Amino acid sequence: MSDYHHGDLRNALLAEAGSLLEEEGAEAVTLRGLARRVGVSHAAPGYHFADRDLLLVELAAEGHEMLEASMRRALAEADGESDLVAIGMGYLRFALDHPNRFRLTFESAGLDPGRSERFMAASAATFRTLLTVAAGGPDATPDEQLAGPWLRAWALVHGLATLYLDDAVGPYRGQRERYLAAALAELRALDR
Amino acid sequence: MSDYHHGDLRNALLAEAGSLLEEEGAEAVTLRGLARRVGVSHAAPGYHFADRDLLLVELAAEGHEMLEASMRRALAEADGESDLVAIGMGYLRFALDHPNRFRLTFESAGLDPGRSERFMAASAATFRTLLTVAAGGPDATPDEQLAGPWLRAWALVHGLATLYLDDAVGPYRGQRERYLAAALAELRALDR
DNA sequence: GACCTATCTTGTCGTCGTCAAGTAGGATCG
DNA sequence: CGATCCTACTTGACGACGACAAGATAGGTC
Repeated sequence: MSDYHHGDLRNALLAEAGSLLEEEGAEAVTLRGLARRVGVSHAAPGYHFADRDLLLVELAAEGHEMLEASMRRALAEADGESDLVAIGMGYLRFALDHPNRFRLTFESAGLDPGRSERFMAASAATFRTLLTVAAGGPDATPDEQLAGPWLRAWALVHGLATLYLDDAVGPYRGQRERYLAAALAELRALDR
Repeated sequence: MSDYHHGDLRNALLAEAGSLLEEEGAEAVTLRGLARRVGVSHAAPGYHFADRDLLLVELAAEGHEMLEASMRRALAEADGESDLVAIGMGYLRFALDHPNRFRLTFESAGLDPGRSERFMAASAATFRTLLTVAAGGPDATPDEQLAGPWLRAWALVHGLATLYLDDAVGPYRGQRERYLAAALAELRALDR
């Protein structure tokens, strides 16, 4: 078969875009650049992603999936820590391990994420995990959940993540392990 | 005089870029577009800003100045609230009132902010205000400051701001006043 | 009145996203 | 087995952008 029909171009583009995103940031993800890397013509990506934003939203959807997986993994491995502390650290670790992915995942508000079913499902799953663990467990009523500490915990962890990624916290700049230790202490304090 | 020499092009560009940023976001700020708006040739802005990133960093510097002003104003008007609660609400109000400016201000890490003296001074001032108020006051030693609640408070407020701006907090989406009330409650709780 | 330099213009290049029109080739059906 | 069709791709074009180079102009200086 000639390579006129790639066969799996959409996934190939997503994979290439994923590594490009993580290595060089969202700005480096261009449709034409991806086409070159994958070895197709410059307009081929447009066939699978109506526009560039839609590709980015798919990458953001993957980001939510990765984030939720990271929280679940942390929950499973939580040795001695409470569930809230565990998912908090899972969240933070994902952000620090995949800074560009994490940024895109939450910047996606400006990209019409409603156009991607996958994004809507993945972001809802993230929120659900967060809420059930950090707001009274899955058996709590919606009112009980809303009154729980989820907002406080989420905002604290999200703030810790974004401030570090944006190089804003002078005293801890570049000191990842020390920062993670400080974050762990804050989370434990919150949990009491 | 013909308008060959504009006279104050740099400031005119900054002003135009500022309103464009706040109204339409950083992506809408282009050197050529600004040139059109101000009525100069497409390459004129390049004379005052070596590249686009440098212009954005200047806008981010203004952002830090505005943020610090908002915190100081909140401190001055703090009726009954503690200093920490006051600056927290000042911070949050600035973010919610100027979402695009706030975003750019903290996304600037990827833009070599070190190239702008104004940015470095303004971001240092922001941090200093934050630290002195939220970490034992200006008379505390550096060690005492570091041990203070500044990281917790800053991360909480910054997280509350960015989550809201990124449309991430489902239950409060679009409900600014309710969200501000919830944030105030969280801040007061933190302060005890 | 000559020149000097900061400021602006014009022109160009390469890159990008997006659209339109054409083409290849596997699947389907006669 | 061959005509047809639709999906996946190609080629080509357009306008917008950032950036650079070279030229023009004004306003001050000697």
